[in-house]
Amino acid sequence: MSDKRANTLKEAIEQEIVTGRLIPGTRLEELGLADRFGVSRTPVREALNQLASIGLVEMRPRRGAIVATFGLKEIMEMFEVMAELEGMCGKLAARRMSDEEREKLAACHEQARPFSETEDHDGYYDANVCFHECIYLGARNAFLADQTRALRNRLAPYRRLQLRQRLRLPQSFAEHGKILDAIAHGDESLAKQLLSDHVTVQSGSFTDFIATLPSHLMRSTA
Amino acid sequence: MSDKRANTLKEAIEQEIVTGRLIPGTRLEELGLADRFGVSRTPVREALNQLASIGLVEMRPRRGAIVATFGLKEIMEMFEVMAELEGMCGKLAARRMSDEEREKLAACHEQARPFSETEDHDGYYDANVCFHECIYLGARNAFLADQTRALRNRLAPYRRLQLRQRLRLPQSFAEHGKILDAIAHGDESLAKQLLSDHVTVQSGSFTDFIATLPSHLMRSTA
DNA sequence: TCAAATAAAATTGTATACAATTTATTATTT
DNA sequence: AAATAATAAATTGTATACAATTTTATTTGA
Repeated sequence: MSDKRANTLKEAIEQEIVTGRLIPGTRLEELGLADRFGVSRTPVREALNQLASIGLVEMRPRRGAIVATFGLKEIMEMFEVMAELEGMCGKLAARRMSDEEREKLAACHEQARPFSETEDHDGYYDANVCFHECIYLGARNAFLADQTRALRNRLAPYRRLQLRQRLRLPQSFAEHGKILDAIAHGDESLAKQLLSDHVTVQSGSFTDFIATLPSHLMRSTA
Repeated sequence: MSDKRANTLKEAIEQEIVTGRLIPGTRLEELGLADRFGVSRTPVREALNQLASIGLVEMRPRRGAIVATFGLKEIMEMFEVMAELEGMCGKLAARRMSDEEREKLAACHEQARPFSETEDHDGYYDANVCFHECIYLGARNAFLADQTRALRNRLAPYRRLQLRQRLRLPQSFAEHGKILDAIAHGDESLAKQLLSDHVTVQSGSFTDFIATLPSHLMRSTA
């Protein structure tokens, strides 16, 4: 029996948020979750606290927890930081990756091709994660990887929408190709720029992306 | 009475860690803290959990919490990320700061001068915080500011040592002057570079800094 | 005397109980 | 009938109780 049901809970709830089964704004009632997972309120509260610290849920004093919602300004700020972090990963990866790691990255890229061509979103999602994880690994900075991943997860509920857009997959795949080249040639600044753009503008203008965000996922009050 | 004793506790303990009254590795016993603050274990556990998520304390399953300790590799990784974040703050500040904000920054800088000259470390510490907060504000990205501050606090137990070193104060002050100039002239890339160096190498080589770290503040097992 | 084994104490993880506060419902008034 | 006030229900925050595990102390053996 894995110790700490709180941790199990945390990961379960986190997964539901990241995958979109729990959308921003959803109320997270302690007793309800306790019942659903067959535990008492104590570990539930602990899990919610942890998720709050990561920024995935929002704890309102005496008013319960909800899946974190962000205002438009906040979302743009977070994307701005994520662009910098992903760019940094690219820069470091271009500088530090071993030959074997570069091959692994190229292999990941190739694995994504069929999913891109058939518009298999779920398949591409996994391959995409693999590609970026390769870069994190190659950057040789576990702390940076953790921070970047955390921010990715935090933005996941909003990023998922983009990936669903038509033509996004081939475009993403093409961008991956250029990133792969830059890293292969050890071009730090290009890798940084390409990765930064890749996660920010995400094929097309950032304004377009903003325009696609459904308002019910955001909060009106700043 | 401010609701949520857990939050009060969290901030109290956080302050003790950041200011160095609790050094890395110190055991944080739940019942002891509960007694000391006159509450039950429940809010203490909640506070510890929050601090763990920020990365200031480390929760070992069934073995209690300690003030977070990092290995050398981890510390270097964190500094590498902090340099990037502070650099980003500088870049954005150079681009976005208003004239009034630039004047405020210059004023902060001047306020630090006497503390620098008299080697008043405590006084300079506050002025230093003020200077950097000005930059965070000018970067117009509250999320970035939060992330950078959080990382600063996380590294505080290790950074404090540097500031204590002789000649560090005048050097830091001089660096602030150059940063101020770069921002005043709107030179984004220079501001970024200077701020990045300012927090990383911290006057002198990074290797020198590493060499000054007392081993008892770090953990041997990676 | 030192090491290993055993027993005792202390500490964490979880569940439950209760008080305080918020939310929902019902009753009342205009 | 709509808005407000009063009441009831539900939910959170904290304290306490208990079981499980770890740490410390003691005892036993070589």
